[in-house]
Amino acid sequence: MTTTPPCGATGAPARRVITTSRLLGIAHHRHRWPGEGGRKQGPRTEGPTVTHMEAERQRRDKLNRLFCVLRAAVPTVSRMDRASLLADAARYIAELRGRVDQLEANARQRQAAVDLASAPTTMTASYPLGGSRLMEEKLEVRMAGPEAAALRLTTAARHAPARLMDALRSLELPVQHACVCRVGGVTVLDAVVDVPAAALRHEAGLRAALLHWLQVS
Amino acid sequence: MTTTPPCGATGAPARRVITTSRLLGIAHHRHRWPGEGGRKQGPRTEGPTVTHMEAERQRRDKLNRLFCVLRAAVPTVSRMDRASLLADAARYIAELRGRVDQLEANARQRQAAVDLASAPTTMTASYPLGGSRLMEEKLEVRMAGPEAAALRLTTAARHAPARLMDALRSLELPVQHACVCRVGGVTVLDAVVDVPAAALRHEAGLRAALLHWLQVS
DNA sequence: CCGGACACGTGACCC
DNA sequence: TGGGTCACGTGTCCG
Repeated sequence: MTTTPPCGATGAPARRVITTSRLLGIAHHRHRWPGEGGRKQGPRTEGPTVTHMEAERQRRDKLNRLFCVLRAAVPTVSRMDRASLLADAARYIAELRGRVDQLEANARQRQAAVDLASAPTTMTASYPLGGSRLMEEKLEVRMAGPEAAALRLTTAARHAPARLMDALRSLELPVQHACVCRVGGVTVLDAVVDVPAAALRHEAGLRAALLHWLQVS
Repeated sequence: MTTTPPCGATGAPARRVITTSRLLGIAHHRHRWPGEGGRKQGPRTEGPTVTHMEAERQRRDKLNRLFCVLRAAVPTVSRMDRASLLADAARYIAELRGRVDQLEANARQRQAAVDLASAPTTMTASYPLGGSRLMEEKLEVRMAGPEAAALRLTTAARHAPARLMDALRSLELPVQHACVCRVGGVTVLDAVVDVPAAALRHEAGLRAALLHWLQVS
C-alpha cells in the first residue's frame, strides 16, 4: 500500500508494502485504499479530491526523500527518528561551525605572523615587528645596463631573503647573482636581476613595484 | 485554535490563531475543534482516542520546534519551506565538511615538514615541474657546527631562489649567508643557515624537510 | 480556480 | 496494554 520506503533505492514509484523493521529507516504500514478497500470516510469520491490526495502524497514523498538526504549528510545519527535526526543535524552543524571557526582562527594566526613582517612602505619603511618595536627597511635600486638592475635591501626584519625572492619571482625578474650576509641583527641583501619587462626598466618604477611586493610578500 | 506558531517565542503553550503571513515561518490556519466546534467525524468520543490525539499533537509540536532549531542553525535558508530547509541543511553540512577538510589538510601540510625531519629520503629528488617536463634538482646538506648548516642547491628550475628561501622561512632557518649564481641555464644556490630546532640538526632530516618544502613551494 | 504547503485526526505499527 | 512514531486523507489557507 502506497508507502515508498524512505531512503530506499530510487526504484519504481509503485506503491508497495514493506515488512522490514524501521531501524533502517524503513516504513511499513498496512493502509486501506480510500476508494477501494475498507472505507471509513463515507462521502468524497469526486474529482478534485483525488488530485489533492496525489499532490499531498508527492509532497510527503519529497519530504521523506529530503529527510533521507539529510540523514546521509549527518554522520552522528543517534536514532532513526525524525525528531532525533533534526536535533542531531542542528547539533552537527554547530559542531562543524565551531571547528571551522577554530581552524580559521589558527590559520589566521599563522598568517598574522607573516603579515607582521611586512608593512606600508614609501621611501624607507617603518613598521611594528616582534611586539611593539619599530623597524626600518631600506631598498636601493640602480639600473646596471638597459636590461639589468642591481638591488640592495638592508633590513632587520625576519625572513628578508624569502620576501625579496618572492618579490623577484612575482615580478618575473630572473636572479643572475645574489648575496646575503647577516651581521648583528641586520641582513644585507645584494642582487643583480634581469629586467625583461620594459615597463620596469627605470629605477623609481622598479623600486615601487618591489616595495609593493615586499609588503604583500 | 490549536496551532502553535513555528519558531515563535517559547511563550505559553496555549493554542492560538496566527494571522500573519507565513513568510516568517508563521502558521495560520482556522481549524475546528473535533469534539466541540463543527464536528465531522461522527463516532469516536471515547477515552483512548483523546490521549492519542494529544500525543500526536505534542509530536507535531516537537517536530515544529526542531524544524525551527534547524532553521536557526542553517544560515542559508532560501525559503521558509520545510523541504527547502531540509535541502539547505544538507547542502550547508556538505559545504562545512568541505571547508573543514581543506583547513585540516592545510594544517596537516604545515605539520608534515616536522614529521619529515625524521624520515629517510633519496639523495636527488626528481618530480614533475613546469607542466609535464621532468626536472632534476640536487640538494646537498652539510652540517657546519652544531647549530649551523651549509646548503647547496643546483637546479635548472625557474624561481629556484624564491623557492629555497620560502623553504628556509617555512622551516624557520635564519639565513646567515647566501650566494646565488646563474651560469647558462643552471642556478647554483649556496647558503649558510642557523638551525635552532634540534630536530633538524642532522643532515638527512634537514635535507628531507627542505626537499619537501621545495616541492610544495 | 489551482497548486503548494500545513495542521489535524485517525488507523496501524512497533517496543 | 499503552506510549511513541509514521503514513494517510482531508480541510484550509495562500499566492
